[in-house]
Amino acid sequence: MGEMSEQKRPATRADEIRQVIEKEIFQGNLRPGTRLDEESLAARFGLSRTPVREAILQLVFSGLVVKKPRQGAVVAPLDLHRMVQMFEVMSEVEGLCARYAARRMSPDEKTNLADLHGKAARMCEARDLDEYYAVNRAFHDAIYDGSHNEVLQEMARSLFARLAPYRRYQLNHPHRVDGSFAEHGEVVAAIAAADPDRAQAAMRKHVTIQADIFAEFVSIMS
Amino acid sequence: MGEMSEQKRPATRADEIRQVIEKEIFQGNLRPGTRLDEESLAARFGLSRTPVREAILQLVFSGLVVKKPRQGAVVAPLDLHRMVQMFEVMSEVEGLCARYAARRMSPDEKTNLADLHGKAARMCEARDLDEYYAVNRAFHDAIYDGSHNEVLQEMARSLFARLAPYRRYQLNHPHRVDGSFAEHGEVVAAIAAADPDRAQAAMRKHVTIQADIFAEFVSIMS
DNA sequence: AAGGCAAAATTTGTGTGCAAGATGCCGAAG
DNA sequence: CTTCGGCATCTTGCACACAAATTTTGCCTT
Repeated sequence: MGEMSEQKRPATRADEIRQVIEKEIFQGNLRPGTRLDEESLAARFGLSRTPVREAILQLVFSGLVVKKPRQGAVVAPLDLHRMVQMFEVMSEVEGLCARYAARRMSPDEKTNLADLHGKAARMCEARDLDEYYAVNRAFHDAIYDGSHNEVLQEMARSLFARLAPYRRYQLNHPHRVDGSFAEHGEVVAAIAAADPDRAQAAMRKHVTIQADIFAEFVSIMS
Repeated sequence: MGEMSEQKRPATRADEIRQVIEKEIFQGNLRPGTRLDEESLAARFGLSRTPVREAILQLVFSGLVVKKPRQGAVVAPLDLHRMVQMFEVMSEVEGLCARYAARRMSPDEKTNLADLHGKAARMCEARDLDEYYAVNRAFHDAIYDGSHNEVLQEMARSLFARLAPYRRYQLNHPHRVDGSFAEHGEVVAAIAAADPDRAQAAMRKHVTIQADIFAEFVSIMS
């Protein structure tokens, strides 16, 4: 239930490679714009180009990588215009998850969510950004699960993944964790009270704030 | 603008094959559950297994095909539970498209939408189901475009594509076209009036009705 | 006759080679 | 000095071949 890693079965080599590259993109080891050369990746993993190629294709369809027909693949570069749109959709999708969660979460799920929020409180107080980031992901995951709609969950997780490489930046804002934690509290309260409208509004606001901070960040960068 | 075909660049053979298989799934030539044998497909297209394989991988990630690790690929079988969830999400996503469209559509786009609705009126009156279906798709596409959010558009189109094989069934309901047309009218009016709330509600209702009819259909089938 | 085990056959996953397309460089012409 | 065109090189796209795995079939045992 509180599962946040989805490495279910590296049944095939291509899936293995995909998961590794995915992880490296999330962690920032592979920056947006980095070229993904099939041959060097094949050499690195001790495999042939074929599974590497399939892994890259999967990443292309997940949106993390872009690939021009005969020109190779690169980690999806930061496109400000598109980022704004993704955050806009993300706020709606997460809002919907929270709305459904407020209606459908079981008592156990609600307790679990409250526990996660409690753990986040300790991380927030200890100013442990890395751990807070991890708990934050678990928190959002719990709400995705709480929607009890797998299709919506997949959408949310896909968006979360595609935004992950950039979301990290905002944590540099020193007081952001406090704000984030407080907003989470609103959502938890609304879900506990089984109030869909309030849950949706609170979550939308939470993500919108993140989007604003991100926009501010990129405006400084450019 | 009113473009509904997205065969932009058959740059690579794999993309060609994917588009063909996609089309066949939509048209019902390839029923859910049908096995997709790499070798026979390769023979049919006069190519090797490699591009066929890549095409299938793409279809897997688009959700139209499922594939168990060493067990081959089949056209995604009808999963009632999942279908219900997809319709639920579809109603929200289309509702959001309509909401944004009401706020963001240009005068030209609004006229185009009205024209499409007018064309649908003639098809509806003539009881030309096939043509109505085509115009219906163009209508929804126009609203997706009107949202002016490419990420949201992609989501909507992906869902529309995955539901297409089943959506066709509901048109058998003789009087459904009249209802569908009337609901479209509500949406057009709300968008013309630039009323986001009303547009969203009308579109949500429209899709929800489709979902109900679909649910009714499958309950009869089983 | 029925059930289980084993071996063969079919099918997918991976490795390798070759050809086509694209990028970059270098030279020549304006 | 700049710009355009042709060539070289590199990378991807596709074909083909081999290996691994799963399913099916047939035989043997109970």
